[in-house]
Amino acid sequence: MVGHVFYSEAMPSDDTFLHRAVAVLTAFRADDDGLGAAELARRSGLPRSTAHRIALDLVDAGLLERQGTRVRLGLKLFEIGQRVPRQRVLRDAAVPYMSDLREATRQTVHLAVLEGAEVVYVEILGASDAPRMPSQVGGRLPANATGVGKAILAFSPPEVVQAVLDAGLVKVGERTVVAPGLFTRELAKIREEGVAYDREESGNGILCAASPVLGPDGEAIGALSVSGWSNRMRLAAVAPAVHTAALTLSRTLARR
Amino acid sequence: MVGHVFYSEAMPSDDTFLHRAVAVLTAFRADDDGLGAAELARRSGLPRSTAHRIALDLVDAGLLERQGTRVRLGLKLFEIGQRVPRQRVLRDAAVPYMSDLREATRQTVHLAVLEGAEVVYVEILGASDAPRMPSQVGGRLPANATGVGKAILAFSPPEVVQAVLDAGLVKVGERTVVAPGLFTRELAKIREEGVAYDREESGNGILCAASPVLGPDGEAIGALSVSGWSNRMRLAAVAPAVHTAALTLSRTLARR
DNA sequence: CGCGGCCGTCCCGCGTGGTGGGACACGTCT
DNA sequence: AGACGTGTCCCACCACGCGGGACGGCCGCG
Repeated sequence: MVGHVFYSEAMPSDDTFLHRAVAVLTAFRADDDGLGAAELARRSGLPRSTAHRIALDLVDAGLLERQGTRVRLGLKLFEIGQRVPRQRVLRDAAVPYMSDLREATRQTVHLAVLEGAEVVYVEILGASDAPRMPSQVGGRLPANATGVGKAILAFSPPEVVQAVLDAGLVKVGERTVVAPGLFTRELAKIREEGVAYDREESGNGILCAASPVLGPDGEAIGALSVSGWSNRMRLAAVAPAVHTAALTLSRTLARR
Repeated sequence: MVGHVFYSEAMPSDDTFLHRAVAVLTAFRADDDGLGAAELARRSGLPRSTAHRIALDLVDAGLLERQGTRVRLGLKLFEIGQRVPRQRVLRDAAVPYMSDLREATRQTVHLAVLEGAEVVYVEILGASDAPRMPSQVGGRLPANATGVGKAILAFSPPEVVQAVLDAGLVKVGERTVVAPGLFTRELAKIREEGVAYDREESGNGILCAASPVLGPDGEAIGALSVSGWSNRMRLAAVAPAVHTAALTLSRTLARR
Protein backbone atom coordinates (compact mmCIF):
# COMPACT_ATOMS: atom_id res chain seq x y z
CA MET A 1 0.00 0.00 0.00
CA VAL A 2 1.19 3.47 -0.80
CA GLY A 3 1.44 5.97 2.00
CA HIS A 4 -1.36 8.20 3.16
CA VAL A 5 -2.03 11.30 1.16
CA PHE A 6 -1.74 14.32 3.36
CA TYR A 7 -4.71 16.66 3.03
CA SER A 8 -2.80 18.91 5.38
CA GLU A 9 -4.22 22.38 5.83
CA ALA A 10 -5.74 23.25 2.50
CA MET A 11 -2.95 22.28 0.18
CA PRO A 12 -3.57 24.81 -2.63
CA SER A 13 -3.31 22.24 -5.42
CA ASP A 14 -3.76 25.14 -7.78
CA ASP A 15 -3.26 23.00 -10.82
CA THR A 16 -6.88 22.21 -11.51
CA PHE A 17 -8.29 23.43 -14.77
CA LEU A 18 -10.38 26.16 -13.18
CA HIS A 19 -7.54 27.52 -11.12
CA ARG A 20 -5.50 27.89 -14.26
CA ALA A 21 -8.36 29.55 -16.10
CA VAL A 22 -8.82 32.00 -13.23
CA ALA A 23 -5.08 32.61 -13.20
CA VAL A 24 -5.36 33.67 -16.83
CA LEU A 25 -8.36 35.90 -16.13
CA THR A 26 -6.66 37.59 -13.19
CA ALA A 27 -3.50 38.07 -15.21
CA PHE A 28 -5.19 41.10 -16.74
CA ARG A 29 -4.49 44.36 -14.99
CA ALA A 30 -6.92 47.24 -14.85
CA ASP A 31 -5.24 49.29 -17.54
CA ASP A 32 -3.99 46.85 -20.12
CA ASP A 33 -6.18 46.24 -23.06
CA GLY A 34 -4.94 43.22 -24.96
CA LEU A 35 -2.41 40.58 -24.00
CA GLY A 36 -0.50 38.06 -26.10
CA ALA A 37 -0.03 34.39 -25.33
CA ALA A 38 3.54 34.80 -24.10
CA GLU A 39 2.68 37.64 -21.74
CA LEU A 40 -0.26 35.63 -20.45
CA ALA A 41 1.99 32.67 -19.73
CA ARG A 42 4.51 34.88 -17.95
CA ARG A 43 1.97 36.51 -15.67
CA SER A 44 -0.02 33.41 -14.87
CA GLY A 45 3.04 31.22 -14.37
CA LEU A 46 1.68 28.62 -16.76
CA PRO A 47 3.55 26.84 -19.55
CA ARG A 48 3.32 28.70 -22.87
CA SER A 49 1.35 26.00 -24.55
CA THR A 50 -1.11 25.65 -21.72
CA ALA A 51 -1.73 29.36 -21.33
CA HIS A 52 -2.37 29.67 -25.02
CA ARG A 53 -4.82 26.80 -25.14
CA ILE A 54 -6.70 28.00 -22.06
CA ALA A 55 -6.93 31.47 -23.56
CA LEU A 56 -8.51 30.00 -26.68
CA ASP A 57 -10.89 27.98 -24.50
CA LEU A 58 -11.86 31.15 -22.65
CA VAL A 59 -12.50 32.88 -25.96
CA ASP A 60 -14.66 29.95 -27.00
CA ALA A 61 -16.55 30.22 -23.74
CA GLY A 62 -17.15 33.92 -24.36
CA LEU A 63 -15.19 35.18 -21.36
CA LEU A 64 -12.35 36.53 -23.48
CA GLU A 65 -12.45 38.41 -26.77
CA ARG A 66 -9.93 38.17 -29.60
CA GLN A 67 -8.59 41.24 -31.28
CA GLY A 68 -6.28 39.99 -33.95
CA THR A 69 -3.63 37.96 -32.23
CA ARG A 70 -4.19 39.49 -28.83
CA VAL A 71 -6.85 38.65 -26.29
CA ARG A 72 -8.72 40.79 -23.77
CA LEU A 73 -11.38 40.50 -21.08
CA GLY A 74 -14.83 40.08 -22.60
CA LEU A 75 -17.98 42.06 -21.97
CA LYS A 76 -19.68 38.96 -20.55
CA LEU A 77 -17.41 39.22 -17.52
CA PHE A 78 -18.66 42.74 -16.95
CA GLU A 79 -22.25 41.57 -17.19
CA ILE A 80 -21.70 38.75 -14.71
CA GLY A 81 -19.77 41.05 -12.41
CA GLN A 82 -22.68 43.45 -12.21
CA ARG A 83 -24.89 40.66 -10.86
CA VAL A 84 -22.69 39.95 -7.86
CA PRO A 85 -25.06 40.44 -4.91
CA ARG A 86 -22.42 41.64 -2.44
CA GLN A 87 -21.96 44.80 -4.47
CA ARG A 88 -25.26 45.18 -6.31
CA VAL A 89 -27.67 45.42 -3.40
CA LEU A 90 -25.32 47.68 -1.51
CA ARG A 91 -24.54 49.92 -4.46
CA ASP A 92 -28.14 50.28 -5.60
CA ALA A 93 -29.24 51.33 -2.14
CA ALA A 94 -26.25 53.58 -1.52
CA VAL A 95 -25.97 55.63 -4.69
CA PRO A 96 -28.70 58.19 -3.86
CA TYR A 97 -27.18 58.88 -0.44
CA MET A 98 -23.69 59.04 -1.90
CA SER A 99 -24.94 61.58 -4.38
CA ASP A 100 -26.38 63.74 -1.61
CA LEU A 101 -23.18 63.38 0.35
CA ARG A 102 -21.11 64.64 -2.54
CA GLU A 103 -23.40 67.56 -3.13
CA ALA A 104 -23.37 68.54 0.54
CA THR A 105 -19.61 68.20 1.04
CA ARG A 106 -18.33 68.83 -2.50
CA GLN A 107 -15.80 66.05 -1.92
CA THR A 108 -15.17 62.58 -3.30
CA VAL A 109 -17.43 59.86 -1.87
CA HIS A 110 -16.42 56.18 -1.59
CA LEU A 111 -18.35 52.96 -1.00
CA ALA A 112 -16.40 49.81 -0.20
CA VAL A 113 -16.74 46.30 1.23
CA LEU A 114 -14.24 44.07 3.03
CA GLU A 115 -12.67 41.02 1.40
CA GLY A 116 -10.05 39.28 3.46
CA ALA A 117 -7.54 41.86 4.63
CA GLU A 118 -8.39 44.32 1.90
CA VAL A 119 -11.24 46.57 0.89
CA VAL A 120 -12.81 46.46 -2.55
CA TYR A 121 -14.28 49.70 -3.85
CA VAL A 122 -17.83 49.25 -5.09
CA GLU A 123 -18.61 52.80 -6.17
CA ILE A 124 -16.85 56.15 -6.27
CA LEU A 125 -18.40 59.54 -6.91
CA GLY A 126 -15.62 61.95 -7.73
CA ALA A 127 -15.60 65.65 -6.90
CA SER A 128 -14.74 68.20 -9.55
CA ASP A 129 -11.48 69.27 -7.95
CA ALA A 130 -10.57 65.89 -6.51
CA PRO A 131 -6.95 64.91 -5.88
CA ARG A 132 -5.60 61.80 -7.57
CA MET A 133 -6.46 58.96 -5.27
CA PRO A 134 -5.23 55.36 -5.30
CA SER A 135 -8.78 54.02 -5.20
CA GLN A 136 -10.56 52.57 -8.24
CA VAL A 137 -13.95 50.95 -8.67
CA GLY A 138 -13.30 47.22 -8.45
CA GLY A 139 -9.83 47.92 -7.07
CA ARG A 140 -8.28 46.77 -3.79
CA LEU A 141 -6.40 48.51 -0.99
CA PRO A 142 -5.17 47.20 2.36
CA ALA A 143 -7.97 47.58 4.91
CA ASN A 144 -5.70 48.96 7.61
CA ALA A 145 -4.55 51.84 5.42
CA THR A 146 -7.96 53.24 4.49
CA GLY A 147 -10.78 55.00 6.27
CA VAL A 148 -13.41 52.62 4.94
CA GLY A 149 -11.29 49.62 5.94
CA LYS A 150 -10.92 50.78 9.53
CA ALA A 151 -14.60 51.66 9.74
CA ILE A 152 -15.57 48.15 8.62
CA LEU A 153 -13.04 46.38 10.84
CA ALA A 154 -14.21 48.31 13.90
CA PHE A 155 -17.62 46.70 13.45
CA SER A 156 -16.50 43.22 12.44
CA PRO A 157 -16.18 40.00 14.49
CA PRO A 158 -12.86 39.52 16.32
CA GLU A 159 -11.81 36.68 14.00
CA VAL A 160 -11.95 39.00 11.03
CA VAL A 161 -9.83 41.64 12.74
CA GLN A 162 -7.41 38.98 13.93
CA ALA A 163 -7.04 37.68 10.39
CA VAL A 164 -6.03 41.17 9.26
CA LEU A 165 -3.52 41.48 12.09
CA ASP A 166 -2.12 38.04 11.30
CA ALA A 167 -1.75 38.98 7.66
CA GLY A 168 0.32 41.94 8.81
CA LEU A 169 -0.53 45.63 8.66
CA VAL A 170 0.59 46.86 5.27
CA LYS A 171 2.42 50.17 5.06
CA VAL A 172 1.01 52.19 2.15
CA GLY A 173 2.05 55.73 2.98
CA GLU A 174 4.34 57.55 5.38
CA ARG A 175 1.84 57.66 8.18
CA THR A 176 0.12 54.29 7.82
CA VAL A 177 -0.46 52.68 11.21
CA VAL A 178 1.40 49.38 11.35
CA ALA A 179 1.64 48.79 15.11
CA PRO A 180 -0.95 46.14 16.08
CA GLY A 181 -1.55 47.56 19.55
CA LEU A 182 -2.06 51.10 18.32
CA PHE A 183 -4.31 49.83 15.55
CA THR A 184 -6.52 47.81 17.90
CA ARG A 185 -6.88 50.82 20.18
CA GLU A 186 -7.88 52.96 17.21
CA LEU A 187 -10.57 50.45 16.27
CA ALA A 188 -11.99 50.69 19.80
CA LYS A 189 -12.22 54.45 19.49
CA ILE A 190 -13.91 54.15 16.10
CA ARG A 191 -16.41 51.76 17.65
CA GLU A 192 -17.33 54.46 20.19
CA GLU A 193 -17.50 57.37 17.77
CA GLY A 194 -19.00 55.56 14.78
CA VAL A 195 -16.55 57.37 12.52
CA ALA A 196 -13.09 56.40 11.30
CA TYR A 197 -10.46 58.89 10.20
CA ASP A 198 -7.60 58.65 7.75
CA ARG A 199 -5.12 61.50 8.11
CA GLU A 200 -2.75 61.11 5.19
CA GLU A 201 -2.31 57.40 5.97
CA SER A 202 -3.19 56.20 2.48
CA GLY A 203 -1.89 59.13 0.47
CA ASN A 204 -0.03 62.38 0.98
CA GLY A 205 -2.25 65.39 1.44
CA ILE A 206 -5.44 63.37 1.56
CA LEU A 207 -7.84 63.27 4.47
CA CYS A 208 -10.79 60.94 4.85
CA ALA A 209 -13.72 60.36 7.19
CA ALA A 210 -15.54 57.03 6.99
CA SER A 211 -18.50 55.38 8.68
CA PRO A 212 -19.71 51.78 8.53
CA VAL A 213 -22.86 50.51 6.86
CA LEU A 214 -24.29 48.10 9.41
CA GLY A 215 -26.38 45.01 8.85
CA PRO A 216 -29.27 43.93 11.08
CA ASP A 217 -26.88 42.04 13.36
CA GLY A 218 -24.75 45.10 14.00
CA GLU A 219 -21.89 43.90 11.84
CA ALA A 220 -20.50 46.06 9.06
CA ILE A 221 -21.32 45.03 5.51
CA GLY A 222 -19.48 47.99 4.00
CA ALA A 223 -18.54 51.61 4.59
CA LEU A 224 -19.04 55.09 3.22
CA SER A 225 -16.36 57.74 3.19
CA VAL A 226 -15.69 61.32 2.15
CA SER A 227 -12.18 62.34 1.21
CA GLY A 228 -10.36 65.35 -0.14
CA TRP A 229 -7.36 67.63 0.08
CA SER A 230 -6.10 68.17 3.62
CA ASN A 231 -6.01 71.93 3.14
CA ARG A 232 -9.48 72.25 1.65
CA MET A 233 -11.52 69.97 3.87
CA ARG A 234 -12.16 69.97 7.60
CA LEU A 235 -12.73 66.49 9.01
CA ALA A 236 -14.90 67.86 11.80
CA ALA A 237 -17.26 69.28 9.21
CA VAL A 238 -17.70 66.22 7.03
CA ALA A 239 -17.64 63.53 9.72
CA PRO A 240 -21.23 64.10 10.93
CA ALA A 241 -22.44 64.06 7.32
CA VAL A 242 -20.79 60.74 6.56
CA HIS A 243 -22.00 59.29 9.84
CA THR A 244 -25.56 60.36 9.14
CA ALA A 245 -25.54 59.03 5.59
CA ALA A 246 -24.17 55.68 6.75
CA LEU A 247 -26.79 55.37 9.48
CA THR A 248 -29.57 56.23 7.04
CA LEU A 249 -28.25 53.74 4.51
CA SER A 250 -28.06 51.04 7.17
CA ARG A 251 -31.67 51.69 8.10
CA THR A 252 -32.75 51.62 4.45
CA LEU A 253 -31.07 48.26 3.90
CA ALA A 254 -32.66 46.84 7.04
CA ARG A 255 -36.08 47.77 5.64
CA ARG A 256 -35.50 45.25 2.90
CA MET B 1 -11.47 5.90 -44.02
CA VAL B 2 -14.14 7.38 -41.86
CA GLY B 3 -16.17 10.25 -43.26
CA HIS B 4 -15.11 13.84 -43.07
CA VAL B 5 -15.88 15.62 -39.86
CA PHE B 6 -17.97 18.64 -40.65
CA TYR B 7 -16.72 21.74 -38.92
CA SER B 8 -19.77 23.33 -40.41
CA GLU B 9 -20.66 26.75 -39.06
CA ALA B 10 -19.37 26.75 -35.54
CA MET B 11 -20.74 23.53 -34.12
CA PRO B 12 -21.29 24.60 -30.51
CA SER B 13 -19.87 21.48 -28.80
CA ASP B 14 -20.86 23.13 -25.54
CA ASP B 15 -19.88 20.20 -23.37
CA THR B 16 -16.36 21.26 -22.55
CA PHE B 17 -15.54 21.97 -18.97
CA LEU B 18 -15.42 25.73 -19.40
CA HIS B 19 -18.72 25.91 -21.21
CA ARG B 20 -20.33 24.10 -18.31
CA ALA B 21 -18.66 26.38 -15.78
CA VAL B 22 -19.86 29.43 -17.69
CA ALA B 23 -23.33 27.92 -17.88
CA VAL B 24 -23.32 27.75 -14.09
CA LEU B 25 -22.09 31.34 -13.77
CA THR B 26 -24.68 32.66 -16.19
CA ALA B 27 -27.40 30.72 -14.43
CA PHE B 28 -27.47 33.52 -11.88
CA ARG B 29 -29.97 36.26 -12.57
CA ALA B 30 -29.51 39.85 -11.55
CA ASP B 31 -31.78 39.71 -8.55
CA ASP B 32 -31.27 36.31 -6.98
CA ASP B 33 -28.83 36.11 -4.18
CA GLY B 34 -28.06 32.47 -3.47
CA LEU B 35 -28.87 29.34 -5.46
CA GLY B 36 -28.91 25.69 -4.45
CA ALA B 37 -27.37 22.81 -6.34
CA ALA B 38 -30.69 21.58 -7.72
CA GLU B 39 -31.72 25.00 -8.99
CA LEU B 40 -28.31 25.42 -10.56
CA ALA B 41 -28.67 22.10 -12.37
CA ARG B 42 -32.13 23.04 -13.60
CA ARG B 43 -31.09 26.39 -15.03
CA SER B 44 -27.82 25.27 -16.55
CA GLY B 45 -29.25 22.06 -18.00
CA LEU B 46 -26.48 20.01 -16.41
CA PRO B 47 -26.83 16.75 -14.49
CA ARG B 48 -27.33 17.29 -10.76
CA SER B 49 -24.06 15.75 -9.77
CA THR B 50 -22.08 17.67 -12.33
CA ALA B 51 -23.62 21.04 -11.52
CA HIS B 52 -22.92 20.48 -7.86
CA ARG B 53 -19.29 19.53 -8.38
CA ILE B 54 -18.67 22.41 -10.78
CA ALA B 55 -20.20 24.80 -8.27
CA LEU B 56 -17.78 23.52 -5.63
CA ASP B 57 -14.92 23.90 -8.07
CA LEU B 58 -15.97 27.48 -8.75
CA VAL B 59 -16.07 28.15 -5.02
CA ASP B 60 -12.58 26.71 -4.74
CA ALA B 61 -11.44 28.93 -7.58
CA GLY B 62 -12.89 31.96 -5.79
CA LEU B 63 -15.48 32.83 -8.40
CA LEU B 64 -18.40 31.68 -6.27
CA GLU B 65 -19.02 32.17 -2.54
CA ARG B 66 -20.74 29.76 -0.20
CA GLN B 67 -23.36 30.93 2.21
CA GLY B 68 -24.39 27.87 4.15
CA THR B 69 -25.65 25.39 1.63
CA ARG B 70 -26.33 27.94 -1.06
CA VAL B 71 -23.89 29.51 -3.46
CA ARG B 72 -23.72 32.99 -5.00
CA LEU B 73 -21.57 35.03 -7.37
CA GLY B 74 -18.31 36.06 -5.72
CA LEU B 75 -16.78 39.50 -5.40
CA LYS B 76 -13.84 38.45 -7.55
CA LEU B 77 -16.15 38.36 -10.55
CA PHE B 78 -17.04 41.99 -9.88
CA GLU B 79 -13.37 42.91 -9.68
CA ILE B 80 -12.57 41.19 -12.95
CA GLY B 81 -15.64 42.68 -14.59
CA GLN B 82 -14.49 46.18 -13.75
CA ARG B 83 -11.28 45.60 -15.69
CA VAL B 84 -13.02 44.80 -18.96
CA PRO B 85 -11.57 47.38 -21.36
CA ARG B 86 -14.66 47.70 -23.57
CA GLN B 87 -16.55 49.28 -20.68
CA ARG B 88 -13.80 50.76 -18.52
CA VAL B 89 -12.16 53.14 -20.96
CA LEU B 90 -15.52 54.26 -22.27
CA ARG B 91 -17.09 54.69 -18.87
CA ASP B 92 -14.16 56.53 -17.32
CA ALA B 93 -14.11 59.01 -20.15
CA ALA B 94 -17.88 59.38 -20.31
CA VAL B 95 -18.91 59.86 -16.69
CA PRO B 96 -18.05 63.57 -16.43
CA TYR B 97 -20.01 64.39 -19.58
CA MET B 98 -22.90 62.19 -18.48
CA SER B 99 -22.97 64.06 -15.21
CA ASP B 100 -23.17 67.40 -17.01
CA LEU B 101 -25.86 66.03 -19.29
CA ARG B 102 -27.98 65.01 -16.36
CA GLU B 103 -27.56 68.34 -14.67
CA ALA B 104 -28.47 70.23 -17.82
CA THR B 105 -31.48 68.12 -18.76
CA ARG B 106 -32.56 66.82 -15.35
CA GLN B 107 -33.25 63.49 -17.01
CA THR B 108 -31.82 59.98 -16.86
CA VAL B 109 -28.60 59.50 -18.84
CA HIS B 110 -27.53 56.17 -20.37
CA LEU B 111 -24.25 54.85 -21.74
CA ALA B 112 -24.28 51.59 -23.69
CA VAL B 113 -22.26 49.45 -26.10
CA LEU B 114 -23.34 46.95 -28.73
CA GLU B 115 -22.88 43.21 -28.30
CA GLY B 116 -24.34 41.09 -31.07
CA ALA B 117 -27.94 42.16 -31.60
CA GLU B 118 -28.29 43.68 -28.15
CA VAL B 119 -27.00 46.66 -26.21
CA VAL B 120 -25.29 46.31 -22.86
CA TYR B 121 -25.66 49.22 -20.48
CA VAL B 122 -22.33 50.37 -19.11
CA GLU B 123 -23.47 53.24 -16.91
CA ILE B 124 -26.72 54.89 -15.92
CA LEU B 125 -27.15 58.18 -14.09
CA GLY B 126 -30.70 58.35 -12.81
CA ALA B 127 -32.76 61.49 -12.44
CA SER B 128 -34.57 62.21 -9.20
CA ASP B 129 -38.03 61.82 -10.69
CA ALA B 130 -37.15 59.15 -13.21
CA PRO B 131 -39.71 56.66 -14.46
CA ARG B 132 -39.04 52.98 -13.98
CA MET B 133 -37.02 51.90 -16.97
CA PRO B 134 -36.15 48.41 -18.18
CA SER B 135 -32.45 49.27 -18.34
CA GLN B 136 -29.91 48.11 -15.77
CA VAL B 137 -26.16 48.51 -15.56
CA GLY B 138 -24.74 45.29 -16.99
CA GLY B 139 -28.16 44.43 -18.41
CA ARG B 140 -29.15 43.75 -22.02
CA LEU B 141 -31.92 44.99 -24.29
CA PRO B 142 -32.58 44.37 -27.99
CA ALA B 143 -30.65 46.97 -30.01
CA ASN B 144 -33.55 47.69 -32.33
CA ALA B 145 -35.85 48.66 -29.47
CA THR B 146 -33.65 51.27 -27.83
CA GLY B 147 -32.38 54.71 -28.71
CA VAL B 148 -28.77 53.82 -27.94
CA GLY B 149 -29.05 50.66 -30.02
CA LYS B 150 -30.31 52.49 -33.08
CA ALA B 151 -27.70 55.22 -32.68
CA ILE B 152 -24.91 52.62 -32.63
CA LEU B 153 -26.31 50.58 -35.52
CA ALA B 154 -26.64 53.68 -37.70
CA PHE B 155 -22.87 54.08 -37.47
CA SER B 156 -21.87 50.44 -37.70
CA PRO B 157 -20.61 48.39 -40.68
CA PRO B 158 -23.32 46.82 -42.87
CA GLU B 159 -22.48 43.30 -41.67
CA VAL B 160 -23.31 44.26 -38.12
CA VAL B 161 -26.66 45.74 -39.11
CA GLN B 162 -27.40 42.74 -41.30
CA ALA B 163 -26.68 40.41 -38.39
CA VAL B 164 -29.28 42.25 -36.31
CA LEU B 165 -31.82 42.07 -39.13
CA ASP B 166 -31.10 38.36 -39.61
CA ALA B 167 -31.56 37.75 -35.90
CA GLY B 168 -34.99 39.35 -36.24
CA LEU B 169 -36.22 42.66 -34.85
CA VAL B 170 -37.50 41.95 -31.37
CA LYS B 171 -40.78 43.53 -30.30
CA VAL B 172 -40.40 44.93 -26.80
CA GLY B 173 -43.23 47.46 -26.56
CA GLU B 174 -46.36 48.38 -28.46
CA ARG B 175 -44.58 50.68 -30.86
CA THR B 176 -41.30 48.84 -31.41
CA VAL B 177 -40.30 48.94 -35.06
CA VAL B 178 -40.11 45.39 -36.39
CA ALA B 179 -40.36 45.98 -40.14
CA PRO B 180 -36.84 45.59 -41.64
CA GLY B 181 -37.44 48.12 -44.42
CA LEU B 182 -38.77 50.78 -42.10
CA PHE B 183 -35.95 50.11 -39.70
CA THR B 184 -33.24 50.44 -42.35
CA ARG B 185 -34.77 53.72 -43.50
CA GLU B 186 -34.77 55.00 -39.95
CA LEU B 187 -31.07 54.18 -39.61
CA ALA B 188 -30.34 56.22 -42.73
CA LYS B 189 -32.12 59.20 -41.23
CA ILE B 190 -30.23 58.81 -37.96
CA ARG B 191 -26.99 58.75 -39.95
CA GLU B 192 -27.88 62.14 -41.40
CA GLU B 193 -29.05 63.76 -38.19
CA GLY B 194 -26.57 62.22 -35.81
CA VAL B 195 -29.36 61.63 -33.32
CA ALA B 196 -31.65 58.63 -32.79
CA TYR B 197 -35.08 58.84 -31.22
CA ASP B 198 -37.14 56.37 -29.25
CA ARG B 199 -40.77 57.41 -28.93
CA GLU B 200 -42.29 54.92 -26.50
CA GLU B 201 -40.76 52.02 -28.43
CA SER B 202 -39.05 50.44 -25.46
CA GLY B 203 -41.51 51.42 -22.75
CA ASN B 204 -44.85 53.14 -22.37
CA GLY B 205 -44.66 56.84 -21.67
CA ILE B 206 -40.89 56.96 -22.12
CA LEU B 207 -39.06 59.08 -24.68
CA CYS B 208 -35.38 58.94 -25.48
CA ALA B 209 -32.84 60.79 -27.59
CA ALA B 210 -29.53 59.07 -28.29
CA SER B 211 -26.31 59.88 -30.12
CA PRO B 212 -23.35 57.66 -31.02
CA VAL B 213 -19.87 57.81 -29.54
CA LEU B 214 -17.62 57.48 -32.56
CA GLY B 215 -14.17 55.97 -32.80
CA PRO B 216 -11.37 57.37 -34.98
CA ASP B 217 -12.59 55.33 -37.95
CA GLY B 218 -16.08 56.81 -37.81
CA GLU B 219 -17.65 53.66 -36.40
CA ALA B 220 -19.70 53.75 -33.23
CA ILE B 221 -18.13 52.25 -30.12
CA GLY B 222 -21.10 53.13 -27.94
CA ALA B 223 -23.88 55.64 -27.45
CA LEU B 224 -25.19 58.21 -25.01
CA SER B 225 -28.86 58.87 -24.40
CA VAL B 226 -31.22 61.00 -22.36
CA SER B 227 -34.62 59.63 -21.46
CA GLY B 228 -37.62 60.61 -19.41
CA TRP B 229 -41.39 60.87 -19.19
CA SER B 230 -43.07 61.74 -22.46
CA ASN B 231 -45.08 64.51 -20.85
CA ARG B 232 -42.19 66.13 -19.01
CA MET B 233 -39.49 66.11 -21.63
CA ARG B 234 -39.28 67.64 -25.09
CA LEU B 235 -37.10 65.65 -27.48
CA ALA B 236 -36.27 68.76 -29.49
CA ALA B 237 -34.79 70.32 -26.36
CA VAL B 238 -32.59 67.46 -25.23
CA ALA B 239 -31.46 66.16 -28.63
CA PRO B 240 -28.85 68.89 -29.24
CA ALA B 241 -27.48 68.38 -25.73
CA VAL B 242 -27.04 64.63 -26.23
CA HIS B 243 -25.54 65.18 -29.65
CA THR B 244 -23.06 67.72 -28.33
CA ALA B 245 -22.04 65.52 -25.40
CA ALA B 246 -21.52 62.54 -27.68
CA LEU B 247 -19.40 64.56 -30.10
CA THR B 248 -17.29 65.92 -27.26
CA LEU B 249 -16.83 62.47 -25.78
CA SER B 250 -15.81 61.09 -29.16
CA ARG B 251 -13.21 63.81 -29.49
CA THR B 252 -11.91 63.18 -25.97
CA LEU B 253 -11.47 59.48 -26.66
CA ALA B 254 -9.69 60.19 -29.93
CA ARG B 255 -7.17 62.31 -28.02
CA ARG B 256 -6.01 59.13 -26.34
C1' DC C 1 22.07 39.87 -45.81
C1' DG C 2 22.23 36.26 -42.21
C1' DC C 3 21.51 35.65 -37.81
C1' DG C 4 19.33 35.03 -33.28
C1' DG C 5 15.63 35.98 -30.39
C1' DC C 6 10.73 36.31 -29.55
C1' DC C 7 6.45 35.45 -30.91
C1' DG C 8 1.80 32.82 -32.19
C1' DT C 9 0.24 28.43 -33.35
C1' DC C 10 -0.32 23.57 -33.59
C1' DC C 11 0.65 18.58 -33.00
C1' DC C 12 0.36 14.26 -30.34
C1' DG C 13 1.31 10.43 -26.97
C1' DC C 14 0.67 10.15 -22.04
C1' DG C 15 -2.08 9.69 -17.89
C1' DT C 16 -4.71 12.45 -14.79
C1' DG C 17 -8.94 14.28 -13.47
C1' DG C 18 -13.70 15.12 -14.92
C1' DT C 19 -17.97 12.43 -15.56
C1' DG C 20 -22.69 11.20 -13.92
C1' DG C 21 -25.64 7.47 -12.44
C1' DG C 22 -26.74 6.19 -8.27
C1' DA C 23 -26.85 5.81 -3.14
C1' DC C 24 -27.59 7.99 1.25
C1' DA C 25 -29.18 11.33 4.82
C1' DC C 26 -31.97 15.09 5.93
C1' DG C 27 -35.96 18.33 6.10
C1' DT C 28 -40.75 19.41 4.90
C1' DC C 29 -45.44 18.97 3.48
C1' DT C 30 -49.61 16.04 3.06
C1' DA D 1 -45.77 7.16 7.61
C1' DG D 2 -45.02 7.97 2.98
C1' DA D 3 -43.68 10.93 -0.81
C1' DC D 4 -41.03 14.37 -2.37
C1' DG D 5 -37.15 17.63 -3.00
C1' DT D 6 -32.92 18.53 -1.50
C1' DG D 7 -27.44 18.57 -0.43
C1' DT D 8 -23.68 15.52 -0.48
C1' DC D 9 -20.64 11.89 -1.66
C1' DC D 10 -18.74 7.68 -4.00
C1' DC D 11 -16.34 5.29 -7.82
C1' DA D 12 -15.24 2.78 -12.17
C1' DC D 13 -14.69 4.35 -16.85
C1' DC D 14 -12.47 6.85 -20.36
C1' DA D 15 -12.43 11.36 -22.60
C1' DC D 16 -9.78 15.36 -22.47
C1' DG D 17 -6.50 18.33 -20.65
C1' DC D 18 -1.41 18.36 -20.45
C1' DG D 19 2.96 20.44 -22.08
C1' DG D 20 7.32 19.50 -24.38
C1' DG D 21 8.55 20.40 -28.61
C1' DA D 22 8.32 21.74 -33.57
C1' DC D 23 7.28 24.99 -37.18
C1' DG D 24 6.87 29.46 -39.48
C1' DG D 25 6.66 34.45 -39.24
C1' DC D 26 8.35 38.84 -37.57
C1' DC D 27 11.52 42.03 -35.89
C1' DG D 28 16.08 44.37 -34.90
C1' DC D 29 20.86 43.95 -34.68
C1' DG D 30 25.49 43.15 -36.27
